[in-house]
Parts: sequence; structure tokens; C-alpha cells
Amino acid sequence: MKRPTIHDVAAAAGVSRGTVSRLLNGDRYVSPAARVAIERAISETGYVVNRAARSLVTQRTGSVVMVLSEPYEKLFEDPNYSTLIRVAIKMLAERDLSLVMMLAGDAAERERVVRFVRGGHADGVLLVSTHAGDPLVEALGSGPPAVSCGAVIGHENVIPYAAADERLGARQMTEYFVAQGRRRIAMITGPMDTPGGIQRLEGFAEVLGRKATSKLIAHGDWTQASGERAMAELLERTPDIDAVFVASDLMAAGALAALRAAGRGVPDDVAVGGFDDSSVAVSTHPPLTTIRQPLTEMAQETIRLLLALIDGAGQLEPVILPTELVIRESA
Amino acid sequence: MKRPTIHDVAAAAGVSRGTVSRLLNGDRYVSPAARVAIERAISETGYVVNRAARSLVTQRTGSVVMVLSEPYEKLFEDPNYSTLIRVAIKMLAERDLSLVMMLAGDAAERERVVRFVRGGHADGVLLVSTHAGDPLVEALGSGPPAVSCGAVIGHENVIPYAAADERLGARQMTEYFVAQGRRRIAMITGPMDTPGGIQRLEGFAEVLGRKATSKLIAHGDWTQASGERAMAELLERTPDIDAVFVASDLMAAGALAALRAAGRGVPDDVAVGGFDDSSVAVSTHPPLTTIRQPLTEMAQETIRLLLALIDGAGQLEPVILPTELVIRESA
DNA sequence: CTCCACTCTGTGCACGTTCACAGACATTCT
DNA sequence: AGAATGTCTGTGAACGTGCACAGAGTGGAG
Repeated sequence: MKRPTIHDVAAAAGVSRGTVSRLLNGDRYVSPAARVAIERAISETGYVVNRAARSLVTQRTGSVVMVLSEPYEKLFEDPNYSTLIRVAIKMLAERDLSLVMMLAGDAAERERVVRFVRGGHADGVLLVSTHAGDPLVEALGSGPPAVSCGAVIGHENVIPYAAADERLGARQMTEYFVAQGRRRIAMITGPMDTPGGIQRLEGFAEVLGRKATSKLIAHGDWTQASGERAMAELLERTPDIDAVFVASDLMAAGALAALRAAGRGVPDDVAVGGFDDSSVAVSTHPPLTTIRQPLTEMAQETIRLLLALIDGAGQLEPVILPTELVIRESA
Repeated sequence: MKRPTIHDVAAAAGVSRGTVSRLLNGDRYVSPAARVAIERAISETGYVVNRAARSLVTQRTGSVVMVLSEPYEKLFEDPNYSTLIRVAIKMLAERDLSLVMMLAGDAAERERVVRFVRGGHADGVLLVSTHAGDPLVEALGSGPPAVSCGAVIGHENVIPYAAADERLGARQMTEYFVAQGRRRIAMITGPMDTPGGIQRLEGFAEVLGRKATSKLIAHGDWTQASGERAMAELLERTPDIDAVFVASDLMAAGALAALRAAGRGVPDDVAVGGFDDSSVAVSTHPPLTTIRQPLTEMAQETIRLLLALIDGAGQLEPVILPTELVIRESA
């Protein structure tokens, strides 16, 4: 049994293809009588428009591709992605756009993404966690509109994005430590080719000024193990620290383990602050004082930017959203 | 500048459309001379096949849809999804299939999915976390092949799936408790309309037999809060328990909090066992003894089943993969 | 009454591909 | 030599839709 086409609907409703097509595409100039007849015919036949045929003539595909540039480990652990995926699906569905997922972790995958996009298979591109210097950005060039969730370093003025105010968040945590009377405040950063890595450190340094010496700063790669390693390193270098701001909750969980191993009490000996307010933050002991990012709003604004570009908007400004200090027991 | 079509490639290579098409689709009967000429023409023109035009005639779409039936909270927390998404994208890409994501959390979303699938917009359906009695399964009916990651309760013989051996995992943990000499072993289950909820309890009961009384069993909904609540409930009902098997790591983190609040030491007073070996398991204090599911293999086998069905395989058997006990400090 | 503007409808064409078919040519077998 | 087989190629039709266009009907203004 073949799928019904627009011809079948037209025949059943006693009108022509053109009229059905006009109704489907929200044009005016469809008489009330024709309208009800067509609507009945559609529900009777169970007609669903054939996207392939449509996109052949409209040159649009009805889909948006989300490109994950992260090497796969991170995909496991970041609630950011789940939120973004969910919000993206929901908001795109309202416009009858579907979400296609692609990976761009290595050169072969990037090649595939470029072929897909340049081949005209997506009306928009949603970049996620694209690192500084990622060749993908150049390669996509002047294809369909692209946005990013989080800044793309080096392309801030080319690719619109929505992001949390990373510097603000870092300042909030650091100022909280200062207000509590902590004297030796250290930091564990993320990778320095990501906005979260760079800007959270900047916020930290803005508050502490010259007190933010390199002896008080260690670098991690977002993983729990790297947080533990960095904390051990800091304790070795500067045993008298009494607070540490860790650029992610997961790394903070690692830091807690290192502090416990070193016999330091949290928060009495050393205060620990995380970043993200992820599910890890409440499963550690003690639960983490952390910075909440407005993940849902970030996702919404990102999609909104993309939809605006698809609708033909010109250059758009980035959207920066405020963070919030969430106080629990670790600081 | 228009995108090059197969005509342009044919012209540039000095052959006809048909020959180019044959090469593209891996047919035999293309002479070596034609082959090199076409390949050169393709790379010179930057030609990419137009999927819309292709699927119009082949009646295939080149995409697979992944349907997430979970109300959105869970999406936040389960590493299972990230693994599945990543593996799915990778394996499908090898076959030049792309992954489309859809939600089916409420009736409107389910309606959209059904229209999409019945409208012929997917060559295969990948069900995720479909609950017992989900109307979606019926509604999809005799469309393209569907598989599930994890059993779909009530449709085990209709929808092929790959899953961990839930009962085995539950037995492994329970037997470990028994071997340690624990006498009063309780359990916190997941929701009883999911395979993980039902079968982990079954495995538990298989080992304990009549000792698994209802006083020793409490139910959660996979969330950390529900784990905490269930643990408190158990401690109230049966204060002398000395071990508890919790059906997920996240709920186990909640249980740890409840035990701490009640002043019970872990593992000395009460041993705690989780399930999943998720990232939470190593961020709790103490780290969780838990059951590892072979997430990657599960995902791979699921996709393999789907690809086999797309290739025209008949009825397929479910794939059940063994779990593994991971011993840490909580038991 | 004529003209114009507006609403509504049907028709032919194009989008870019695959597939079935027919035919050309080379090779092998009887 | 003729037939049969196998390799390679080009051509026309079809897939289902949107769009431009032409044209029919209606009502109001001049």
C-alpha cells in the first residue's frame, strides 16, 4: 500500500494540487469550503508531506545539524549537552525543523560534516564546544548560518553565540572566598583553549589582582582525575592555601578526594568552590558550593539566534547570561 | 554560484549521468578510465550528492531517528544516553546514515514522531527508555524497522533489543553481600514499569528467596532525592539492616546521604551497593561498589540489530550482555 | 456598462537523482 | 563464422513537491 501523495489528497478533496499546496504552506487565497474539504481529506488519507520532494524544489532541508567537536570522553559527563539537545529538539520542532547530530572529533569526522553542510543538507549549524583553532569553522565558510553554544575562541565576531558570563561567575566565587576571610586562594582551571578555561581564570584574577600568582594556579582538563592531580600539585607547591576555586564540579570532586587524602578538612581547612551546579555537586561529600549557569536559557538563546539567522537576520550580537552563586557546605 | 549536480560531474568527466550514478552507488560495470575521470571531476567540482533527490526515487531517507521517551529530567543524569548517542552517530556514519533526534515525552510529541516515521522520513527507529504501555510502540506499527536499547516491556518479542543482564547484575551484588556475611539485606528499586526496575528486583529476590520480604524493599524513581527518601523509609521500617542494594548509583548517592543523616557508617554499619558505574559512583564518599553495565557494547549491539533489520533481516533475537561487579569502598 | 482590483483555482515545469532498458563492443565458445 | 556471454555506456521516465503563471469569478468604483 503506497503512501498517499498530494495528488491523492487533492483528488479526495475535489481540488487541484496547487490548492492543497497553498493550504499546506499557509498561503492565503484558499476558500473556506476548499479548506475544510482538504483538511478532511488529509486526515482521512493520513497524508504526510514528503520532505524530500519539498526540499528538492525549495532548496531547504528542514533540518539543523548539531556538531559535537568534543573528544568523546566529555560527552559522558556534561549535563550541558543534555539540556542543549532537549531544548534544541523542542524549539526546532515548533518550526518543523529536525535535529541531526554529527561528531567532529577528528579530521575524518570533520570532513564528513563539511561535506554534509556544504552539500546543502542542513539549513543551519549548531556548534558545540568548538575549541580554539578548530579547522571546522573555516571549512564551513559561507554555508548556511551557524551559531555556537558558548563562544568560539577566535571567531567571537563571526559566529554568534549565547553563553554564561564566565568571568562574572568566577568573580562571584572568588569574592565569596574573600568575604569569608580566606587569605590564600588557589584555582584549578579548565583547558586554556576553551572559553570556560580562559575566562573563569580571568574573573579569578580580576578579583585577586597581583595575589593571583602562578604558584596558586594549576590546570586541569575537566576530568575528575585531572582535578585530583591538580589539587595534589597545588598542595605540594603551596601547602598553606585555605581556599580553592575549581573551574568545574567534576574536577572539584577530584579535588575533594585529594584534600581528603592529604588530611585537610573541607571547608574548615580549605574551602572548595566548583562551577556548573551539575548533579555531581550534590553527590559529593560535602556537597559543593558552586556557580550555577542558566543552562536552559543559554540553550534557548542559542537556538533563538540560529532561528533568527535562518529567517534572514544579519549580524547578531552574542547573548551573555548571568550566573548565580549556590552555597552548599564545601565553602 | 550553484551547487554542482551529477550532470556537471558527468560533463566534466566526459561521460553520462548514468555512469556517474553507477560509480556513486558502488555498482560494477564502470571502466577504469571512466572511474578515474569521474573521481577527478568530483573532487574538482566539489560535488556532493543531493540526498533529497536521491531519496525521492529510492524511497529511502538515509536517516535513522532516535526517539527519547523519557520525561526530560532523566535526560540530565544518565550517561547511558551519551554513550548511545555517540556510538549511534559513529556506526551510522559508516553507512552514510545520519541520526535525527526526537522527543516523545507527551502526546503531542508522540504524534509528531508518528507522523515523521509513518511519513517515511526515517529508515529506522531507535527507541530509548520506552516505558511499559507506551502508546508510541503500537502507533508506529508496521513502519520501518525499530529496535530498542533496553527491553520494551510488553513487546520483548516484537522489538529486538540489546541490554545488560539486569538479573545477573542484581545477583552479583546480592551474592557479594551474602558472601560478606551480611544478614539483613534491603533493596531500593527503580520504577516498576522499567526493565531495570523489575529485573534488578528479580535478581535480588532470586538470591535471597523468602528472605526478600516486602519490608526490605522500597521503591525509587531513579532520582537522587527518591533514593534518599527510600533509604529513610527503610531505616524507619527495618532499623537493623546491614546492607542495601540500590538500583542506580544516583539513588545510591541519595541513600548515602540518608545513612549519614541517620548516623550509620558506610560500609561498617551498612554496606551500600549501586548500579551503573556512572561518574557519580566515584564522586561519592565513600566511592560506590557498583555493577558496571557494558554501555558501549550495549549501544553497539543495538545499532547492529537495527542495521541488520534495515538490510532486510527477519526476526532477531535480543542480545543480553553480562554485567560486572566493581568493588570500591562502600561495600 | 466598463474597468479594475481582488480572491481563488488549476496547470506545466523544474528540482537532481536512480533505475530499467537498449544498445555497442569485446571476448569466448560451439 | 556465428552465436552466446559479459562488460560498459547513454537515455528516458519517474519520484512528489512548490512556484510562476494564466485565467475565472466577484464586487465595487467610475
